[in-house]
Amino acid sequence: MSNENIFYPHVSVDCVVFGFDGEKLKVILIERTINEQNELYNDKKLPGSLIFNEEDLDVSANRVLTELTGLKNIYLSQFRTFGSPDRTKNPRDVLWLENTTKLKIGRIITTGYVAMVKIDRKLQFNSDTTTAKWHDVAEVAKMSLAFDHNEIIQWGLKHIRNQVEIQPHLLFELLPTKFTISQLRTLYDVINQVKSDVRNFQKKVAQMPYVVALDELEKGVPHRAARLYRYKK
Amino acid sequence: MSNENIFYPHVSVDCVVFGFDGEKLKVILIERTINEQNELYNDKKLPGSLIFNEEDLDVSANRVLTELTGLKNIYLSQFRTFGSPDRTKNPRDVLWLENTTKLKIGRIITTGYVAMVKIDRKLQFNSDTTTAKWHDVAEVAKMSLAFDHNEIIQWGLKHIRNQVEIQPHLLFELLPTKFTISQLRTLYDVINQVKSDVRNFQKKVAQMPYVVALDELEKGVPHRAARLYRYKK
DNA sequence: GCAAAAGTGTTTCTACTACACCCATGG
DNA sequence: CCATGGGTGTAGTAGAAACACTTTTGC
Repeated sequence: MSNENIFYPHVSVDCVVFGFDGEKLKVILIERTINEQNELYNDKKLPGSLIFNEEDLDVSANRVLTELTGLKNIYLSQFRTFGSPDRTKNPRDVLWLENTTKLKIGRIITTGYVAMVKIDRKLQFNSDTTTAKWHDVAEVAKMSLAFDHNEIIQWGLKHIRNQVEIQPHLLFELLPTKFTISQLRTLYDVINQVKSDVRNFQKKVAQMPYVVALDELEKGVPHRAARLYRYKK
Repeated sequence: MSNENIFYPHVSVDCVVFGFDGEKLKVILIERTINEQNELYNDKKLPGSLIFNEEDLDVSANRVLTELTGLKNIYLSQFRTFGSPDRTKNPRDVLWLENTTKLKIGRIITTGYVAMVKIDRKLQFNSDTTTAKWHDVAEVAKMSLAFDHNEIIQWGLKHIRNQVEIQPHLLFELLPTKFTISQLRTLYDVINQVKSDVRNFQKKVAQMPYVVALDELEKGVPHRAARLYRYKK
């Protein structure tokens, strides 16, 4: 093995955090401002950062997510590592990296993590320069994000679609504690890219022992109020 | 962001190559010899190595697999990255790394790839010190491999189980060009950890347009010869 | 002729699909 | 009173599971 070919890349984690607003799938992005020849340029990126020495990847993902969004105790699941040498070749990204890290960055290999959280959780920031916000996943797909973050989000989506198929319980991570069957159905349809039949879906839910009906109805809707349910164990 | 915490780990790839001998699931391992205080110690590891500068992860996995096993043009699929700081803490592994790489190794983050190949492909080596051999996956689980390679294999197994469920066509990567339905069923059962009913399985295969019967029977078996089939597109 | 694996049909049960109308509420 | 979404049952179909005996071949 010839040593001159061995490289020491940087390693980072990126978190793709999904939410659901009752209608559409959302993802958390961080605002990024780049000073390019005294022109300020704004765009968005995933919450992510370089890992620390002696820090496990999973631990790093949790730390970074908390630092950049304020979210704590989130279950993050690793889905893929992105290692193309081209992913840090865009001059704008290189500039931003050098400004924020004060390091000479050659190459970054990043590991993607997904999380599914209730959208009503407050996003907080530990620095004034960081702003984390929810964005429509569909809108984001049309935007140009930092690095290869568009691609990372698509892989993340693919991952949660697979995960939800194996563990339907994960859907409830995205719903409020009390939810209607319509909300559950809309979420199910958005994730699986289908259009479920209302009656068949009711039957399906009725057979889920872990979805229990409450003696409580929606309030303030301009139509018949729907019954509320919650997820139990 | 404080720079003193930023680390430059090494990055490697490890390939979990599965095969099937008609009865059991197999995996390729490389013999490793460690000179510990003039005592030679032998154990086994996955084919894997550090990536090169400006080399994409996928490309690296292919290069490493060819270098260590002689296998070319294999479809490798990334499944997970292993980044625990403890994975390179075993003194025996550290010793081996320093002897073979001539580098001072602190930490290695490795990305796992799986492949499924026909077991009759010849394994060749580009150096006398490297020996790649097929091993029973079940036997390997009881052995103590280098680094966290036992764990990597388990994740790889999990990955191919998921993959095969989504794309049953992948099963044929593991079978010889001509195979019997028994072989296909045994493979199916090994991968999915089930025991299929013989008649139901025949029906299932009959409904697979991509499995075509040949006018040819097995030879040299001490019982009624089975019809041969092949996978078509 | 016997050991060993190949091959073959029917019935049952379950899960998914399609489909239309009345109900409750707010404005 | 009307617009909006909530809630309900039945019939048909397709796929999975259970189950036992006869056939072919080598030795």
